[in-house]
Amino acid sequence: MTPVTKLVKQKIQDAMEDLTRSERQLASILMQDYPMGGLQSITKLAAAAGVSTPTVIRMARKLGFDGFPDLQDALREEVAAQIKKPISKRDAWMVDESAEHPLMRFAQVVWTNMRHTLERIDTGMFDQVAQLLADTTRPLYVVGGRISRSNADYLYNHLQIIRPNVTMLGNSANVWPQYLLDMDASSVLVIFDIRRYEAHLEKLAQIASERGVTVVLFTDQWGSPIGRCADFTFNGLVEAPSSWDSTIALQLIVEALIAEVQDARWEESKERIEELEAMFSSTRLFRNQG
Amino acid sequence: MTPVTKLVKQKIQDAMEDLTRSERQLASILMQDYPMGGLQSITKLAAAAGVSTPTVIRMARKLGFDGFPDLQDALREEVAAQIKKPISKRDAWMVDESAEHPLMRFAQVVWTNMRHTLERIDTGMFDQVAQLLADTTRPLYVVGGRISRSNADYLYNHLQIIRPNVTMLGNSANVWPQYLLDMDASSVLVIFDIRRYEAHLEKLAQIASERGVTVVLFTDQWGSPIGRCADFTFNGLVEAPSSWDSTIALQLIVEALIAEVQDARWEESKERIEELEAMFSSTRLFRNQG
DNA sequence: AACCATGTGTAACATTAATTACAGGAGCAA
DNA sequence: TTGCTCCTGTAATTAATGTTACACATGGTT
Repeated sequence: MTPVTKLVKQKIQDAMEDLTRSERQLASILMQDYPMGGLQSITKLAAAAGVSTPTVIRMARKLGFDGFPDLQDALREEVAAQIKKPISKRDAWMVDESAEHPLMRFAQVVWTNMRHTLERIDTGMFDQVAQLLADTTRPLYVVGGRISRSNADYLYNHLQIIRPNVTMLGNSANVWPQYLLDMDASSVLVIFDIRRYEAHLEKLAQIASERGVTVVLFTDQWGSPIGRCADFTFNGLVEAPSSWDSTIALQLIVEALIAEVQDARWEESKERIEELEAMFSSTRLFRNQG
Repeated sequence: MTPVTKLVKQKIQDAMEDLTRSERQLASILMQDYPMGGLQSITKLAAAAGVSTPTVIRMARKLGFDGFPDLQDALREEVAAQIKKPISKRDAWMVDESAEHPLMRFAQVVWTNMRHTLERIDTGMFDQVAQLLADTTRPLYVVGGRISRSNADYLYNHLQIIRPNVTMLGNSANVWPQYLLDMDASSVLVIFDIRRYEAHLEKLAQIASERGVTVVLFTDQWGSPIGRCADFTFNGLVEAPSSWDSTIALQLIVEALIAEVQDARWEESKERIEELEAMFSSTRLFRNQG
């Protein structure tokens, strides 16, 4: 989307000769902290430049704008483009196809979700949770909602191999109380709950929390109500060009966590995994690289 | 010049739990084209988010601002700071942290995996498979390996809601023969098999293929041996800075496929989903926007 | 020195934005 | 169902912004 019109900056420079003294003063301020200076109210801008508000308008008109708000719109667009530029550049590799194929459109959005999710994540908390999950003195329980249970399963699947004492809560809520009996202050409960949030899960989390269980929550950008009683919460952006949510951003965190936990317990888990491998008589078609 | 106050983005994120339905809708728009979306007039912003202007103000207050203009000032400062940064720094959103934090390193690799996976994918085949999965005259069977069964489960989980006639094969290979009896030339078998490839799965695929079943395979960049008897194969890059593989690239394809299938059968699946929703008495935190 | 032209700010005005008050409505509990 | 609470939008109100009209000032010209 190349700008049809010239940049405001350029317009100012081009028109500079035709500008009057106070207009130039204004222009100077405008250029000085470009472009944000121009996005204040006309009053503040005028005050900052030490000129009157009509001067601002007169200049805007000279530059070819309809009025001050019109100039501001142009500036806003510029800034938006400026800010988006690095991203769109990075995404350039798919731009050609993106218009054509839904898969690429989808990928585009997922990528944005990942970025924003990571920008927002608290790496300190990430480390804390990794440590928590690596602590084998703490029994681990994993549970997910109707849809998110697959993500829960993924985490369970790996952790259960890496360390002992990991339990996946059954799918039906009516068996959960049995698990709750076993949970205490040393336990950790990992919950996956994305919209639409499930009442059962919230209840589970509440009771567990009351029992002193450490609750780790994976949820979407809006946040499951469980967040209120969770000790750690990961928010992943899930909106996708689909009537379904995309859990990839969350999956990313999960995988990274698994990697961290594995690293932390490398010595202990190594033999555990080797034993397990031995049990499976899977054909070894590929070398273990790295 | 580190911001004394938290970023608006962050504030929104933190307060998300306390936000109401329409406030979240607004927040979503705000995040979506952040931060320029918030620099318009309150009227336009409200209109863009599909909420009323008072909602905007209420949220601004909840975030700790004095009013809407106060929020705007904060945004403006953020943008100004952002713009003043040298482009190179701004551009590399994760470079600063990537050296430090494993999560960012991990994300970096995953991103590369996604890119290469998409570059390599045959969009025509993608469409064909989407069509295949949307065809309800074809019974669908889904199965995965020890680890990849979570991915299989994810696909199953969604498809089973979207359309009838979807079956997830049990975890233990010894019950698979029973399913095989039901499969014929009209059936579709979706298999997830990433290293280390499992002999059971290969056997299953072979027999199914001989029975005329259409086999769709999700595997890694090296390719499961099942590829030889599969009709369609998706290869996703799975290497990660971890002793575990990352299935995110595959997950991306799966999610995109789900979106496509859902789209293709929107009319039919709509009421199916509505029925299902009705059964779950989950709290309605989000409106059904047309 | 008086005049004109141009530039500039003041002040009144119109318009739009921001805020408040209030009432209808959805969801939840008893 | 009834009553309650909490959202949420409509509409009225207030504040501000943007605009225009006009008068004063300045500087150059006759």
